[in-house]
Amino acid sequence: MTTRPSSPTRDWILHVDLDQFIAAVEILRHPELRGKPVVVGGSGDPTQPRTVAATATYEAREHGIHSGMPLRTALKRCPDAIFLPSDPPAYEAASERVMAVLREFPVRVEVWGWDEAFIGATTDDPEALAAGLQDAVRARTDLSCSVGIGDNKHQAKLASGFAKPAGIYRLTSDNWAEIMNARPTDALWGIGAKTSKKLAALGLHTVADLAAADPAALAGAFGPTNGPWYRYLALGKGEAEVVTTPWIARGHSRETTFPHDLTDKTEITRHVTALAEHVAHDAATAGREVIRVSVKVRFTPFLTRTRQSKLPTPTADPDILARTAVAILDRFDLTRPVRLLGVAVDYTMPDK
DNA sequence: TCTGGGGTCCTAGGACCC
DNA sequence: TCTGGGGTCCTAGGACCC
Repeated sequence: MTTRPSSPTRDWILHVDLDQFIAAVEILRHPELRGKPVVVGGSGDPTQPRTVAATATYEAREHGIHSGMPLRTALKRCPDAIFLPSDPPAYEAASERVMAVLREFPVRVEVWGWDEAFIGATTDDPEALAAGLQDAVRARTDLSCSVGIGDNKHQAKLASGFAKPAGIYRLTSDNWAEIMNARPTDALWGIGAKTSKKLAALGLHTVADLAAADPAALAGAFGPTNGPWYRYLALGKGEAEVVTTPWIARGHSRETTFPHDLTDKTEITRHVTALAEHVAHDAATAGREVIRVSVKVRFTPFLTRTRQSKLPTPTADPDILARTAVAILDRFDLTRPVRLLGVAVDYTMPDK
């Protein structure tokens, strides 16, 4: 029995992160694959070009395979790996079972994608709550999760990363500086490779550097919102409100990377029409109307361009959306081979 | 490692208007 | 007439995240 210093009863944010979620769901469906190198992605055909791994089991990772790697490369690295097609409905179903388990606790649950949730709770023992959540999820779904504990979502999110796999970690304003100050700026949730490099060029290499930086100088370099926000992140601050009402999507999109380039205008137009009709169908199913249509074209080798236009009237009419998308397509210079086409829409938002 | 798909939010610049 | 300044809308692109 370990003893912890007791905490006062107060509000905490927990971040629950399912470990290796997609791979774990696939292993549950195919128990005979446990302990084997498994790669999930695309239609599961590793010879298909321009398809990448959604995830890889630890056994596959030992061969240097990781998510985002082309399946053809993964096959070369591990010819014995088992390749499975991605099955989003199965992951959605598993995710809903997990979220239902979390909601049985006396907490507030904010779903954050398939494999994550933020929990708002009032307790004097957040570690005990975290362990209870882990036990319940494991008992009811056979899935393992890591739990981060923080004063806000940013801290809790980073803490769950430190807790992996299957652990519990507390990162609050009390130990923030001790744990985070020496780390590179891209350890923060919201600062990636590009911004980290730009910060380094300003002499800001660590979280401590960024926390001590001049907000006005950051605003000059990164804009009035982003610049000060980065410093705010470095100080360990972040959103602390858990929203339990379902998220209302801002928009929706469908895109396709073709295994081989398209050059024929008629064929390109046919694909854009189909994508637009698909998006229109999705919008109608969701009971939403569209206010803006965007078309995305990725040319060979990897040059991406977008064009968009606002509709005069919101609609989910497939003919209007398809006609609009095809008209937008005409604004592209289509002399180069095309490897990807996409159609995206912005929805009208309900009045607040 | 020739590089998926689906999202969100921010920024910059041009058009247009007063 | 060689030339303002602010506000708003729209578009294109970028960065980040899962």
